[in-house]
Amino acid sequence: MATGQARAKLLAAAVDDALEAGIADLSLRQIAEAIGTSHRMLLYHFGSRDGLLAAVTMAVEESERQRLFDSDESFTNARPLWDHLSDAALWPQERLFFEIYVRALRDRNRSDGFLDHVVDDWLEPIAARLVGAGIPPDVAAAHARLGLAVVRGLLLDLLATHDLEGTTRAFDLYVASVIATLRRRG
Amino acid sequence: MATGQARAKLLAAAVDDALEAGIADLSLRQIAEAIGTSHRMLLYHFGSRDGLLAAVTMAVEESERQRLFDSDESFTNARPLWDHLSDAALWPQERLFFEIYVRALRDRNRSDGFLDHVVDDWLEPIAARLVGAGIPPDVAAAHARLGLAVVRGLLLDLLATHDLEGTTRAFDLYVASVIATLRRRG
DNA sequence: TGGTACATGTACCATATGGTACAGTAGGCC
DNA sequence: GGCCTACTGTACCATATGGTACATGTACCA
Repeated sequence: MATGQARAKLLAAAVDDALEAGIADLSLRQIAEAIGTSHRMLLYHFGSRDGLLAAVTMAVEESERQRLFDSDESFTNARPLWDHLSDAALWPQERLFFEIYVRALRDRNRSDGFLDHVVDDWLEPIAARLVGAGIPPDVAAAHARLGLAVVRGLLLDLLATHDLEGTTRAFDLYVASVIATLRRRG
Repeated sequence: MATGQARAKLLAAAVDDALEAGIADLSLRQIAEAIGTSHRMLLYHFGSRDGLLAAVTMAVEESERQRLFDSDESFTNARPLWDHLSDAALWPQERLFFEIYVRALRDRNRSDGFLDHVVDDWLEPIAARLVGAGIPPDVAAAHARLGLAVVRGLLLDLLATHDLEGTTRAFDLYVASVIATLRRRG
């Protein structure tokens, strides 16, 4: 398995293709054709089909983590965060994210700790921010967890129904009641 | 494609197997061996591999709908509903549900309206119940949508982290703040 | 008895699959 | 020049795949 820049290019192309076509259902040859290379090349650079899928998984996890840090300033206000995440331009990303998520649920070993990070990595910074705002740590932890679930649950809804209006109303309701409750206490 | 009781038995066995092993990643022969038949039989009864997966999808949707009606009385109190859904015995069901959900997101046509029901069918009865309790319809709709997202988001969390305690705390927080807000207004 | 409908087994087919063997090719470096 | 490393193309292999053809069994009804 190589590590050069040719590999990096292929990986980027593979992720890009996976956004549209998914990962699990395609053969090496189909993927190769879609991104303009040969299945031989994919095997050279990623060792095996599983190696490719693992690499794509890690890349998506990485970009997810990147999004986490990028959105640091948005955490202060929840609504802009939702407006950003619910944008249709991000749907392919989120679909792929859920696809990898569910795939990991089937076989924890195969996906190399994806599930260990997929929740916890998000909880900590959110909770830390809340603690910084004077919320007691245990309350903050529960709030972070609930907020993450609300966002992911509503994104699942949105991807299925495409009902941006309805899901946004539900999110606003969450902000109005839960976060208001939090402020009242904190 | 047959419709007899032999088919029904095979379908039940296939669903049962899918709970443990998933659907998409197995070949007809693997599924057949797992449930004690031949791939020839699966083709006879379900026409094709896609036919089998479609049948499994519909069966899961059906059982999901059944669960919806069964849980009618639980809706009055949210917490027992969560205790029921978060029980580890139901994890395989929920994993398979999310698997089919995500698979449907990839190809809406293939899954025969699954996505059209996966949210709406749940919103209506929940909202109706809230309206019956005196909540204005538009507020009730948003509350139903938020509640569904919370449950599904926390189930995703639970399936990944296995942290029943943490997710339950988050759910309790939701009940305490959102539903309290609702009562205050209603 | 024969027929008919559902069900099952055997054997096969064309094709696609992941993976390998091996022979290059291009470019930097000595 | 020769050497090495990174990369790519061709050709192949054993195997597994979804699907089909056809014969067989089995039960029930006439």
